[in-house]
Amino acid sequence: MRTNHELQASDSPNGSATSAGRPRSDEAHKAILDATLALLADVGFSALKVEGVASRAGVGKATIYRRWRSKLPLVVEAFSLLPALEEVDTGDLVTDLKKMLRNYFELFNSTPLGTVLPSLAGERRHNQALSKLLDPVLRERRRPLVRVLERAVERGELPRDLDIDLAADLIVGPIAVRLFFGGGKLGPRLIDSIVDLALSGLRGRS
Amino acid sequence: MRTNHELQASDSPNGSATSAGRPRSDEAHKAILDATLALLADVGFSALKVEGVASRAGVGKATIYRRWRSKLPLVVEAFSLLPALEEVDTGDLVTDLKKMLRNYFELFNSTPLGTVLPSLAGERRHNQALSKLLDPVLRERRRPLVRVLERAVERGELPRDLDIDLAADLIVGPIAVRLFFGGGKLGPRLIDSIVDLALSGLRGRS
Amino acid sequence: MRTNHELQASDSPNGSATSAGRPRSDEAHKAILDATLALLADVGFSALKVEGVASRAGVGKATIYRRWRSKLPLVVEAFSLLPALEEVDTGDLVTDLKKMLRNYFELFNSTPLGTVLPSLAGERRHNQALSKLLDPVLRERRRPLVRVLERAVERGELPRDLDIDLAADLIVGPIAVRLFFGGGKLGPRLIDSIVDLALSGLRGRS
Amino acid sequence: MRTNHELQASDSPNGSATSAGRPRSDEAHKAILDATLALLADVGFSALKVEGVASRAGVGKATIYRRWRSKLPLVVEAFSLLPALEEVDTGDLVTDLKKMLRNYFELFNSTPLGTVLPSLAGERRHNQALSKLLDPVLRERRRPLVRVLERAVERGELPRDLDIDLAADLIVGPIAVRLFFGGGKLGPRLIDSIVDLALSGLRGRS
DNA sequence: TCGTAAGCGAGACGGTACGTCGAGTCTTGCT
DNA sequence: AGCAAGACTCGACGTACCGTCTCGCTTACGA
Repeated sequence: MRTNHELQASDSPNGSATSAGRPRSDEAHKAILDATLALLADVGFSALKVEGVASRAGVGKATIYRRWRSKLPLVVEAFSLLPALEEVDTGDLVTDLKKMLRNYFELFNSTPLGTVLPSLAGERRHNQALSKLLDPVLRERRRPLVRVLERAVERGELPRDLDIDLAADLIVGPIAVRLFFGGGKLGPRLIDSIVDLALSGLRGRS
Repeated sequence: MRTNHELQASDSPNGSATSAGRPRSDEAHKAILDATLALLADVGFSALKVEGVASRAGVGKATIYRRWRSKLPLVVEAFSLLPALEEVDTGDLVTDLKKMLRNYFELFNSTPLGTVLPSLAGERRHNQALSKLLDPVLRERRRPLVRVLERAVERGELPRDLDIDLAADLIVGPIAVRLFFGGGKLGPRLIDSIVDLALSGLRGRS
Repeated sequence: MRTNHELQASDSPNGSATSAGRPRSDEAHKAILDATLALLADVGFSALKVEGVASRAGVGKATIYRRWRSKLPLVVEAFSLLPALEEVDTGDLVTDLKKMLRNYFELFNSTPLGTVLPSLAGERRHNQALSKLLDPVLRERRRPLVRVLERAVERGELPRDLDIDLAADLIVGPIAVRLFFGGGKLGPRLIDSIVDLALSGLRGRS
Repeated sequence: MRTNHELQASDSPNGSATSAGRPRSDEAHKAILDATLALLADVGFSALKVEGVASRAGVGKATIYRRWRSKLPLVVEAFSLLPALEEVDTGDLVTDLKKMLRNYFELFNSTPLGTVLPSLAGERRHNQALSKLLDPVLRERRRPLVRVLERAVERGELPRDLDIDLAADLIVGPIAVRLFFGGGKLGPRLIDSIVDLALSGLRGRS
């Protein structure tokens, strides 16, 4: 289900008329996105060549540029197809967070997510256009985490005056740091520690 | 004081002899690094052109390539010259952290740090060579934070069994997240909140 | 009519199929050759820059290198388009030769021939590849002169045992010498003298 | 014996004062010229690199540029050191010419002459500076041939009204043609034919 | 059932930057 | 001062992609 219409640079016949001529091939569309993800994972954003995508997808370059104005929105759309945090609601904050983050962690191993995300994020600052496309996608992907925290506030598990965005950052922060800067390896056990530490604070709890 | 010898791609005769021939110009060296930082700040990593650096530094391209094998190690060395966390030691953890992070935050506004760091970090995954050059630099830049935390453990302000690396990630995490993903803006007040939240945890303290 | 297929470095699909993709532009092809000739005349072979040809032809460098492996075959092909000796057949050897050479002499003034020819010839010795391309072209350009001499032999105007190649060299020699080494200027009157002298010999005739 | 002062770009103290400082090394001078000739023979004029000359001569580049303003006068001077036509005077024109040209022909096999001469000649047209340096050298090298012809005129072997320059061109022409354009190989026998043909004319004599 | 309009793979197009190389100049420390 | 060495600026080299533009097809629709 594609909803992100800004991603398409296309002058596609989204009006009423069903348009004349040969319709665009969904097959090609999918092949392009798959190739993009595969190459992003292999070589990263800046070494990704549109010609490489085309040849890997068995597609002409024009077929790519007909759908995406440049390699940027193409990459963003490919990225947006990667799975995001999946909401978990057991009624217990600690359980929810640990389950969600463990699931998410699995995605880093099973999808190009771990390599694509830093590539795009690193480019965001220098590329207003990318930022405009990417930011809503990123915001959306965080939503499940924000909702879990909001529910915890409602249940009284967390203080009413908590800055939810900041709270989310605190939880996600250590993962991001290790993703971007290397440092110690991630793992299910570490993820539990992160959640515990974020909830109780460095000073530890009574 | 440059210590990071791996950054130089040069085959320079760093043995004992002063080497024959005209020595490399320190002036040019500095001009190149300055130009690199200036351009990084202006246009970012991927839009940085070596030719741009050369012309801005008033230097021939060969002079750049004689010292750095490509734009990557050049940028890494330029980056490593940017100021890092500056250690503060007042005897009180909260004060130390807040001062350090506030100082650090200033650097994001007064240097290209905020733009260079994500660029490099985003590339790290796809570029083993970059990773090799960059990782020690990154590790070194974290060191002041680690030391502050270690002192706090010794003073008893933090639990003895604390995972210091993880603790550092928790503190730095929210800053990294906003740096890479956008989200809410940073500011001195927010930095205080980060420190308080990290120390006491999301649940708040007694 | 281009027949000299070796001149094209291209891997063009000259088989049977019309080949896929956009066909190469004849317009660009011509513009490149024209620019090459113009620049050869202006600045000569060794000062001719491929970038200069490209910009003068309003063409990207790649478009040149797609067709010719280097500036050398480019220049050879451009050269091969210049007019050559034009055969004249009046039935009288002296008349034929004088007309042909006078016509040829005009070409030195009206085309880049006089500058291009020495440039290429001077390079021939050091450049096997050039030699391979150039020699057949040069041979072909001499042919009209050889044929005129052959006809004269058949008519009995010249001895049957004459070494035709050497005879051609004798006639063309003085022109070449002045072309390459400077010396006295050429002119229609001088050309007549050359023909007379070559036919009758230095000792003069009875 | 160097006499060609224009060839030296040097500001050498050719006045009265014996100049202060270390005198220029004649050894280096000779090594440079030798290296130049060797490289000219190997790779030709346009592929000759000053750095190549320097390293082959075991000399710094500055030592070359201190003596010759650029690679051009260097090459010209090296060329001017090559042996030229050597005058022969037996009292018989045919004998003189055949001996001289046969000697000269030997030089093509035993020196870089055959490769250097076309290179320089081919450049002459596009390089006024080269032309200025080279032309007197070329003129001088022809002198023996001119003198032989003049003597033959005086002896009555050749007509009084003969255009001596043109006569020289006629004799030298076929050699030049084969040197520059390839064609049939040269050899002692062919040289005799050239002389005979030039003296008696293509039509043959009574 | 057929024309027509758009999509298709392929690849050439004008550009721009790459990383290399050589020209001719300059700067070391040594002779 | 000259010397060997080698770094300096400059500018062209030949390559690789960018995003656009034809080619000669193929494919669906609507007349």
